[in-house]
Amino acid sequence: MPELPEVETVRAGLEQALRGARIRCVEMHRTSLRFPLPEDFAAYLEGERLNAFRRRGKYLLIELENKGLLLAHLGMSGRFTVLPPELPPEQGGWSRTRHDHIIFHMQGGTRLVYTDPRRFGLMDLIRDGNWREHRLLASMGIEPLGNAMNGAFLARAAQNRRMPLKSFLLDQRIIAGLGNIYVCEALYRARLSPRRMAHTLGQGARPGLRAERLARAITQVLREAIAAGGSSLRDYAQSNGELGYFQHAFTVYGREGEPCRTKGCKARIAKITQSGRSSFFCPHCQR
DNA sequence: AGCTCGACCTGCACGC
DNA sequence: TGCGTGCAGGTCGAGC
Repeated sequence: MPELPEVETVRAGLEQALRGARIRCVEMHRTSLRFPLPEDFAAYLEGERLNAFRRRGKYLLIELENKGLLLAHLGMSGRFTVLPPELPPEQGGWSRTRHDHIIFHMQGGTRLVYTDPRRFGLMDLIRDGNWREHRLLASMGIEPLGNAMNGAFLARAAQNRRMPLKSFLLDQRIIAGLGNIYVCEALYRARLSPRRMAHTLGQGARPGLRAERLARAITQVLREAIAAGGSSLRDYAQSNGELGYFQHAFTVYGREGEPCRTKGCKARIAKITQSGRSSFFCPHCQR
């Protein structure tokens, strides 16, 4: 269920559990996720050390010692689980079920399991380590928690876009990492309607004001979600099969018909469909 | 060039 | 209980 904060939580958890670990072998139960895996995927990785765990948007980049990078995206339903060295199932050990597609066996017996019921996730090898030119990464937009993120950037990026703000913010070529939930939450905080046309962001009596509000809202929402996700890292590291995903107390997402939480507002949260996805917002507070 | 929409998958909650 | 329907946190790429 990963948007940027969840992927960042996974990244930090993997780093804590597996940095420096060496792959002994890779057990494949699928040759294809969203895309076919490289034919030599398992063989290529065997013997490699995992040097570092990075993130770009919603992608995980796992740095190998000598052979470039392992790229992974969790899609809608992907997750990684770290398991301690094997115990027999009758002693509480783990046993594979049908959506556990890839098992990385580390030296020392720790295992990393990739599970993904819907198989919208992907993995690939970036053999030369030059991830910026990878076809899936080359046209990605800015990191929303990076230095480039501010009102001026948003206003400039939006100025010729004749599309709703919702679609604008979901476009990974502009900002990399936002998904349906955090876009809804950020727009609520910025008091901007998901239906507002993107190019109007910089209009009004004080140009830049709306864009500034939106930039701040995005940054805040993501930071808070990561901070809260971080607190579940212990569960993650215990690897009890639960990722300990951040269960955010969402302010608008999934709250159709419930009261708006803005003080003094009597309106109820509305749900509309925009480019095939649900948007939740307060029709009174968000303009 | 920019935008919308279908397609890719499985599981689950719901109504009949 | 069983079945059909719609929906789900993503995104690529065809087609307008």
